[in-house]
Amino acid sequence: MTEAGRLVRTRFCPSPTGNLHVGNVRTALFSWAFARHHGGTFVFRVEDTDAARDSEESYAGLLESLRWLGLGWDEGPEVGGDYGPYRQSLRFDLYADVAAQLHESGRAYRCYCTQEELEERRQIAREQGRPSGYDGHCRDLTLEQIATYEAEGRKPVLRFRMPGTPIAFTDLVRGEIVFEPEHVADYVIVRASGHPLYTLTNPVDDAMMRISHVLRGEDLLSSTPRQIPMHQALGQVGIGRGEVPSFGHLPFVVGPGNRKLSKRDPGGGLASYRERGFLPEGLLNYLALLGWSIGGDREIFTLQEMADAFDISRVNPNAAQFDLKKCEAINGIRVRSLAVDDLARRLEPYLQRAGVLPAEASREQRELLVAATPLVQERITVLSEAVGMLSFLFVDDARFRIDPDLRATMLDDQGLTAVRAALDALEPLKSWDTASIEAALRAALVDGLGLKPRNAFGPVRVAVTGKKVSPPLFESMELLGRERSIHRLSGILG
RNA sequence: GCCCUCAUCGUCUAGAGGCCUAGGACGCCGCCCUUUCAAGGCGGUAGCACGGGUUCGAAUCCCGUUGGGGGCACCA
Repeated sequence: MTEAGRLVRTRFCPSPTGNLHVGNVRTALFSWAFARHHGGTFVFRVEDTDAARDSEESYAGLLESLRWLGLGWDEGPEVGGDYGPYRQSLRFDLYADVAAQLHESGRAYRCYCTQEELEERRQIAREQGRPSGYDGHCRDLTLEQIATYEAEGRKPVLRFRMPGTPIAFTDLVRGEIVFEPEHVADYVIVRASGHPLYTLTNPVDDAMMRISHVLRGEDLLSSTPRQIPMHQALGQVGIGRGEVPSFGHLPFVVGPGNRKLSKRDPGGGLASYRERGFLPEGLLNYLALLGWSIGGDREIFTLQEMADAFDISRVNPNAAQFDLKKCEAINGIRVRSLAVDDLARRLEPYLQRAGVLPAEASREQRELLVAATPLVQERITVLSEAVGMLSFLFVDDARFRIDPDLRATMLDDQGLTAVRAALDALEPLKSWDTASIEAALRAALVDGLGLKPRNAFGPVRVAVTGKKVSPPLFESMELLGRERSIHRLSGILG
């Protein structure tokens, strides 16, 4: 399928520095949705050219994160494809070749300026109100000048030669954008060490991988006028098809007060959302709302529905503030819409991590969890909240404890009276089910003792669940079972 | 400093010149339901940054101002 007459190929190309930023996740989502909408290909490429920052663990973590999110890629690591390898660290020879071709054809040149010289001239330019980019000092060095620099032992970088004409392009989300040549200077593509930079590797791979549409963060908007001539130059030396991709710059996802949301911030990285138990589809559903709208007054939709409706030209160009409360609300709605056994399955690892369930849950424990899941389903907004609500069901009776403060306030004389009456009413009960338990307790405590329901059931709740706030009491007692419930009640009375 | 960019309730958004007395959602407040907490239902709070144009008519188009963000690296 095509968009504007071309095969759609988008990519997501993070560097594997640990924890994925939520803004990056949103970028991945939009790139994925755009590709899916047009029946195109979603390429996943890892930009791990910075050995100092990249590690094998973060690479593995990155793949795992994307898998968890459910954003499937058509080409990339572990999947393969016609334009691999999809890790830049495996492509250094390629970049060296391309750099050599660019140099030999005069589209890039050696620059011998030292960083100190550059810095000094930058300062002066700034003070004079001139653009502070590279001044073109080494653009047209004579052989003699080169020889002199070499004799001085200077090691050159390779710099791309900008064409000197205005660069105009139509941004997919922002429309027409023009940069005048004096504001887009020649830039370094290979370090003096021979190490290729992002400025080279990114467009080279986009060209070689036939990327048609580049969707990325707005921080890269001002690097676009550098990359367009690069793509043209690459085409001229036979790299890729010589077609310049279309660019779309997505607005930032910012934190409270419009401050930049760093991936080290509590709410900035994907990991914290996983730990708290956001559903991938809940997080993604929320992120989709940041800068895009499916139309009507709809806010809840599946990934597939998003892909079907996605239109890049309808993306809002202004930055969006991440609102945790709303993210939680959306997640809560998604949690409630899950099938019970699906939710139970997703809850299990959280209960295990908290030590509420053993690493290998027994069949009985699993069944109990499935039975208890409806009780928490409409009470939790993230999965980890179920831990505190359900622990009373799974904890060994020998290890069941009630917080002393809670005990003191809720199980005073009046509370103990209610517990005693509850015990007396429940012991002779024939059938142990929610309705019978409720009927017996109401008769004994509300009608019998004349207590307000709130005062009647509170102490019983604390005695049985160890908590002031719990899933519904009668249902909880049914699940706990007669023996364990009675045991806890009588345990309180000493 | 120079360049680019953005601007609707506290927040995310709908809005494509008349459908706008600006709609929805989250949050917040109140009420209902109620065994706690939720969920659910009902109601309320709150916004087109400012100034000029264009037009019969502007949240919407144009210019400017102000404010925010990004870039100007041998990071990505």
